[in-house]
Amino acid sequence: MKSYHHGNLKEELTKYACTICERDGYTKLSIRSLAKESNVSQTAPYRHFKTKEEVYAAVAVEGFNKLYKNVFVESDKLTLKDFIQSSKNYIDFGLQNANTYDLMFGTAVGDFSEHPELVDTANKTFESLVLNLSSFLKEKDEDILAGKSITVWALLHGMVGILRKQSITDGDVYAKEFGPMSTTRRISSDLPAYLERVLTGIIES
Amino acid sequence: MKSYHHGNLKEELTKYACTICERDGYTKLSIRSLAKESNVSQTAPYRHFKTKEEVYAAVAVEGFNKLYKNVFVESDKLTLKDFIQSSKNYIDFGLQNANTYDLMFGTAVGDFSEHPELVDTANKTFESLVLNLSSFLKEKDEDILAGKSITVWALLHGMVGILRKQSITDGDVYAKEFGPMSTTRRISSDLPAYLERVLTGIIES
DNA sequence: CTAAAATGTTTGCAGTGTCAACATTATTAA
DNA sequence: TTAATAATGTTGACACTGCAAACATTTTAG
Repeated sequence: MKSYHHGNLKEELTKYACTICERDGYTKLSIRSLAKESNVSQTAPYRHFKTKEEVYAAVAVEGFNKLYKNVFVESDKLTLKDFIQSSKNYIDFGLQNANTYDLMFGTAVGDFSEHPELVDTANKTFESLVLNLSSFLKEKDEDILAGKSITVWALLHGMVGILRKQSITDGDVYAKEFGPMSTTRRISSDLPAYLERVLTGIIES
Repeated sequence: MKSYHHGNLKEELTKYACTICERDGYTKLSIRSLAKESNVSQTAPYRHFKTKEEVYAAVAVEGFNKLYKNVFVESDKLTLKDFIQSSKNYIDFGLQNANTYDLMFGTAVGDFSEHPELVDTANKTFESLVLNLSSFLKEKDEDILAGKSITVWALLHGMVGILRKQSITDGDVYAKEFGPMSTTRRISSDLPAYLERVLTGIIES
């Protein structure tokens, strides 16, 4: 006794798309499998997403929202420890949601400006990073603040990439020269210490 | 009067794969279009690549080789200027070869260790970064050197991501607060100056 | 109450990755 | 040199894909 109209198909499609994209990688997502999962005809999703890229964009939006929640600290007096924790949360998110992170920062969604909601949530996420740094730093010059935020973000974003592809920095040479545990592995085994050292360096420059 | 055997099909397929991946993005690449371009049957590529992912890996290898050439400075006495230039070359590569860069650092090629040649070229690229820094720094402790190299690389890798998605940092808020030219845009308009400031900070920490 | 908009279905096209069976050529061992 | 084997290419097929057009049902607005 199911009705002709689903009710909240878009939400359900998005939810499942997020699951698949993260679990199997976004290249494995198919509109048809999405439809099947919601017990709906093959082309029903096209009433809610013009193209597959729009589905990707929707998944990226969810990703940014989740990242935002992981990163933003609701306080106007952050301690250094808070800031380091927030930074670590960023990296952890990138590592634990590798495929989604790819969707957010890779080329799968070509031009954000075609997806206004995506621009908004992405902006919000970056803003939270600036706010965190701002309340911690008490920096007055907003341009300097923005500059430092960008550098901090670059560092975090970059560390996600590097930690994800440890094999690149764990080549034979280094394994031999630096003993059984590579530098990268040592960094990731005590990320807070590394972040504190490097980030304070950036902040105080 | 064409012969049954092509001669150097693998090379030709790889070459064309690189072109397509960079021009249209790797999701647009199809084995069949590859075959057609080389005037060969649809499944001929499978004699040279077990799966499509192996094609991706081959493209990534070419990418790392190109990046290596752009980044490595053949000198054992690098000046700061050399180092900055090399760093800028890294970022330029990432921006001008966005789709290929995605293939190299995204999740399209899941596990590098299944593609030995990819591990090798990627290692070589990172090594060149360490060598650059080493000859510039005259740092003796190899672990410290490796740590700084990782931080430098993270910064460069991160800047590629940020500059590629300027819309994230160029939100309305910032455009208004900081005048007509966003901080990100100002950074990218004089990248060497920015890199010199930030990288020396990292190096001297 | 009726016209229009929103949402869902069916059908169909051109394209895809990959496999199995077979054909041709190049290479190697006897 | 010749015969066996490996390398490389082709054909055909299967199940799957994104997406468009035409049509059906339901909800909503005037």
